[in-house]
Amino acid sequence: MKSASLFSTLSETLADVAQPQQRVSVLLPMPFKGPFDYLSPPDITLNPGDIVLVPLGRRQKTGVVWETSSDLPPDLAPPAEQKDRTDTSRLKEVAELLELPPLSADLRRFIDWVAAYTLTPPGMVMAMTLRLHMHGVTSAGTGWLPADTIPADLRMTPARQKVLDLLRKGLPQTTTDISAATGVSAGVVKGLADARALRAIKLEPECPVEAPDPGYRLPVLEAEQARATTALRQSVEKGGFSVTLLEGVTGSGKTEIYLEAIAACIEQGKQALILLPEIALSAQWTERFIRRFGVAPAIWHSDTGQRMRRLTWHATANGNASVVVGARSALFLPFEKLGLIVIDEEHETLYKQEEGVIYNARDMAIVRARLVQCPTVLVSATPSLETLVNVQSGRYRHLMLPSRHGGATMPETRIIDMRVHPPERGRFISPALTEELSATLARQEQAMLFLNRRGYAPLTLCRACGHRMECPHCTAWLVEHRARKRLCCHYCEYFEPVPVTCPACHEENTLTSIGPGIERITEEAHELFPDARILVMASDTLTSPTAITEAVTRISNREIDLIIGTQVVAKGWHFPYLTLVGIVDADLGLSGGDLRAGERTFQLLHQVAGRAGRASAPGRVLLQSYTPEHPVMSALLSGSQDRFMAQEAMQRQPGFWPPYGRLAALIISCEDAAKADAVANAFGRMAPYGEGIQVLGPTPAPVAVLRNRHRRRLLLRTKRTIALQPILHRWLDMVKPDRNVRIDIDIDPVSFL
DNA sequence: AGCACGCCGACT
DNA sequence: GTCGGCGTGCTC
Repeated sequence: MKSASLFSTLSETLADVAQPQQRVSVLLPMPFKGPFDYLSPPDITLNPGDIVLVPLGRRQKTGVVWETSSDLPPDLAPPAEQKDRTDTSRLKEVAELLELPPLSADLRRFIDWVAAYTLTPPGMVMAMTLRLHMHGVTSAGTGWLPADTIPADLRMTPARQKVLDLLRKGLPQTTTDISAATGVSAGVVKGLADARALRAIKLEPECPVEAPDPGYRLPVLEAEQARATTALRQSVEKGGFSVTLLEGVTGSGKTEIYLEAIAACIEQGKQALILLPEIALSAQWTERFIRRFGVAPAIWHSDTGQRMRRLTWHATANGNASVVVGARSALFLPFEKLGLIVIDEEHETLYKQEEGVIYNARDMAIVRARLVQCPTVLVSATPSLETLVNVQSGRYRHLMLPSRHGGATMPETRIIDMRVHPPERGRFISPALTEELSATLARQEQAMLFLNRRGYAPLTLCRACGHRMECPHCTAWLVEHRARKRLCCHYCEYFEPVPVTCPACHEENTLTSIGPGIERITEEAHELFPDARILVMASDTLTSPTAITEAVTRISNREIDLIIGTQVVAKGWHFPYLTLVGIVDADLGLSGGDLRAGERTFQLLHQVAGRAGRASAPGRVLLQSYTPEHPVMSALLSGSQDRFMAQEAMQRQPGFWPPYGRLAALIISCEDAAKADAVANAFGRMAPYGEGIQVLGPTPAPVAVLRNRHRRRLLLRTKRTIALQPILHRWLDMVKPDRNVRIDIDIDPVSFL
C-alpha cells in the first residue's frame, strides 16, 4: 500500500538522521531573570520538575527542569525576553539526573507565582524549596548486600571478610552503617563494590516521624466548638479551595478545633501544613498535638540539623509526613498531596519575611492552597483588617467562637491615666498599678508586667551638653543593657561598654538613662516587692526552647509571683494562676506614622491581656496610658473589637490604603548618601502616574541609615483594581543604578522602617 | 549569587 | 618585581 510504504520510508529516514537532542530549560537557584537552556543527555528523557545537575561556567549546580511557558495571569507575567530557540550549538548538556522526587507542577506554578508577585528572580524563590545539600544526594542513600555471585578472583582480607559477614545477615546497610558496625573504612566497602562483590540496593529515606493517629484521643467539645469542627471537617472532606477564618478569643479552643480539621485531613490520606509565626516557641503547641494524635508532628524550621532537614524534606516529598508544622519557610516544602493549610495567629507580622525574598507567608499560603485546590484555615483572636474585609466581601467563610470555654470569663480592663496619676519621679509604675500588684500578690495569685522594650533604658543622654548616644552605623539610639554593661544597637549587632565620660563634652558622670526598658521595670519591681519571686521573659533571656519550657513550667508550678516580659509573653501561653496584667506603656508603638500602628497595638495588647484569668479566677488588666482617649484604648477598655476595626477600615478606605488599595515600597540603599539620593530622585522624576496611581516620596527611611547604608523610600499606591507589578516593571526599567546601589521591592509592606 | 579577570597600590 | 585589593562582567 502506498501510504504504508511512505510511512516506512519516513520512519527509516528519521532513524537514519541523528536524533536531535532534547532542549530543556533549567531553573537554577540564582538571581537570573529566568531558566537557562541545556541539552538533555541522549539516553535520558527529562521532564519538568526533574532535579538535575548542570554545568554552569566551570562549576556544577543543582537546578530544576522548568517549563518554558508558565501560565501566569497577564498582570503578573514579567516582560518576556527574546531567546533564540533554534540555535542549540552553544548549549551545554545536563550532567546528571538526580534521584530525587521531582517538584510537582503545582509547586512549580506556585514558585513562578510568588516570583512574579514579589518581583523576585524565580530561581531565588525556587532556592527556598531546594535549599538543602542536594549535591550528590541520592534520595535514599545506597545500601549494600553481598552480590549474588561473589567473583572467584576476589582477594579476601580480614576487613573485607568482616564486611561480607555483616551483610550476609541480610539487612542492606549504607557505607556509613557498615563502617560504624565493623570499624573498617569506607574505602574497603568501595573496594568490594568495585570488585563486583557487592550489590547496591536503593534504600527508602528513613522517615523522621511516626504516623499521627486521628483517633488517638478525641476531644470533648462544647456546642459551639462542635459546630465549628463539623464545618471545618466538611471543608477538608470535600476538598477543593476554600478559606475559613476561625476567630475566637484567647482560650476559646481554636487549636482543639483546627486539630480536628487536621484529623480529617489525615483520614483523607492527605498532608496538612500548619504555619506558626515562630517555631521556637512551639513546645506547648507540640505537646497539645501529641496529646491529640499520640506522636509528634514533623517540625520544619531554619535551625534544625542538616540531617533532620533532609529527612523531613524527603518525608514531605514522598508523603510519609502527614503533618508538618513550621515557620513561614515550610510553605515551600514539596508536599506530595497537600490537603489542608492552617495559619495560626494569622494577624502576626512575623509572617512577613523582610529579607531576601520579601513575601507574606499568610498571603502566599492562600495562593498555594488555591493552586493545589485545598482548604485553608486562618486562625486568630484578633484578625487582621485584610482578612476581615475578605470575610465581609464573602470571599472567606467565618467561624466565630464567642466565649471562653470551661467557664472562664474575659478579663476586666481599666485604664490608668498617667497624666492624672503619674508615677514618682524616675519611676514608671504608677501608684494605682502598684496597689493592684500588691493586692494580687497578697492573694497568692500571679501578676504580669508587660513592656515591649528590651534592655534598661532606650536613651542615654549627657546632662551637661545634651549629647545622645547613637549607633555609629544606624540612625538609632543605643539601648542600655545594664546587666551586660553595654549600650546596644537594636538594628545591627553594634555594642560598646557604657562610657563614664561623655564622648562629646568629656564631662564625667553626666550620662543619664532616659525612659524604661524591661530591666529597669524589673529593678523597680524588686524595690517595690522585695519578697516577690520575679521572672523575666524576653527574647534575649529566653534563648533556647529549653529555657522557654523551663520558664513556663516554673510559672505553672507557682514558683513565680511576678512575670515581667516583652513580646514573648504575648504568645499563646496558658498561665492558669495569672490574674493581673499590667501594661507599663500602652502608648508604645502608636507613634511613628505606621499605617497599621493602631491595629498592631490593639492586637498585641489584646493578646497580652488574654493571658489574664484563663482558669476559674477572674482576670484584670491595667493599661498605663498618656492618651487614654485614643481609639485603641477605648477599644481595649470596652472589648469592642468590631467597632475598632470598623473605624480602622473607615480611615483607610477614602485614601485607598490597604486593604482597599495596593501598596509597594521601593527601598534604595547605598553606603554613599549622595548616590542614594541621586537614584531615589531619579525614581521620583520617573514616577508612574495615572488614574488610581500615586507615588509618595522619595523620603529618607525612618531609620535613615541602617548598617552604614543610607536608605531612601518611595511608596507606590494603586487602587485595588490596578496591579502593581506591570507598573513596577516599567518603572524599574527607567533607572539604571550601578551595582553598589541596592533596590529592594517590598510588595504589601507591613514594616515602614 | 559566585567566580574569574583585570587593573592599580604597598610589600618581600 | 609580586601579592592582593575589589570594580566589572558572565554564567545556557
